[in-house]
Amino acid sequence: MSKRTLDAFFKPPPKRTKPDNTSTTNEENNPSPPQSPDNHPTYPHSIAKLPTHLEKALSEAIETSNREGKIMNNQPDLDCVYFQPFLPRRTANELFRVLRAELPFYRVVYFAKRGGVDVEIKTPRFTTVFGVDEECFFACDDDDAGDGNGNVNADATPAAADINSNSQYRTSPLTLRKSPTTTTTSSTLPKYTYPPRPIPSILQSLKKAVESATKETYNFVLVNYYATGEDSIAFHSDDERFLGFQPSIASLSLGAEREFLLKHKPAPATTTMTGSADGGGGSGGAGGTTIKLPLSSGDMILMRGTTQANWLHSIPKRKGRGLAGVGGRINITFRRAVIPAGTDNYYHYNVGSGGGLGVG
DNA sequence: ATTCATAATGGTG
DNA sequence: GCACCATTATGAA
Repeated sequence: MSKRTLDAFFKPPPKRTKPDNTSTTNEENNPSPPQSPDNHPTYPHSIAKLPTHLEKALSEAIETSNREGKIMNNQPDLDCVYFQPFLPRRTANELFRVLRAELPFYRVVYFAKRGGVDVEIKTPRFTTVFGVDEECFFACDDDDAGDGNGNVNADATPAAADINSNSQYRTSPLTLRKSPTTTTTSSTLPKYTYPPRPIPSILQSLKKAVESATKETYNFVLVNYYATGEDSIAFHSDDERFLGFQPSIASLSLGAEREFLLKHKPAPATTTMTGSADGGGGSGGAGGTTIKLPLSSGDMILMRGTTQANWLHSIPKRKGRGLAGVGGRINITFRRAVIPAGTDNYYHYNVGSGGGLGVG
């Protein structure tokens, strides 16, 4: 519970409001004209826009990139699409460097008692998250205002309201609004424990590209940063209630190649071996095949349908050889949260109590 | 009850 | 020995 975020773990190149082209990502002849960065009261610092040459490379890539993807449904309950690649390697690598430098990552740290003593546990990855659940949107979001269909119109003017009577939301051009489509009668915003953060433009363009390729819409962007081979994530499913029924989740890899493991959930530990209705889990369990995907920079995998309900996935630790070890990898997941509980959960476990949030 | 991280174990190549 | 893998246990939320 005493999770906290530690900016101290994060030692990126300096972030600044002013454009700085002395840093890594300048391999083009024409320096991009500086654009004003994104600012928001919920951001700990400003977030630069995508350099125009990258933005261009990205949109070009979208035209010509692998939009088909390989459908993986040859195992029980598995329904994935593997875009290999989704972005060209060079674009993906450059994107990695930009995001690594610009996004406010956190390493969640908490204490657990072991042998009577508090032991500090550092979650083995950095995370950050942006977005709001379906019940709200940020007024200036490019396409979140509608639902991708632009069906916000003058007649369905959403009621403006302060979030939790917090004045910081009034001062921002990106004001949180209640979705017109929400069934709730109340005109007030949901009570969020953690202030939702609008998706910065640097990720908006990416989101659009992913939405177009996967034919889904998303309202959350979760970013994981695996700094070294020591960073990892244990087997789990993204099957939270607030993602709704059979959620589609797209996951884009940038940077170092890491293996992505998929295995069927083990059969429930029943004391009485009364078979389940379909027996479909039979090929799962300990004996089931573990699918191994070497995700490299620019690859994307879409998990949909029955996948989350029945499969686990993980990024295991990797030793890596050589002095450099395993390099850094960024994983961007796009998903859709349906209810405010999802918003609170994501900010709770991926940002925490707001260490360094630039409030006021 | 389930989930997630860590550590220990024993096996494989 | 090393890297990796599967399994088990522990602790906590």
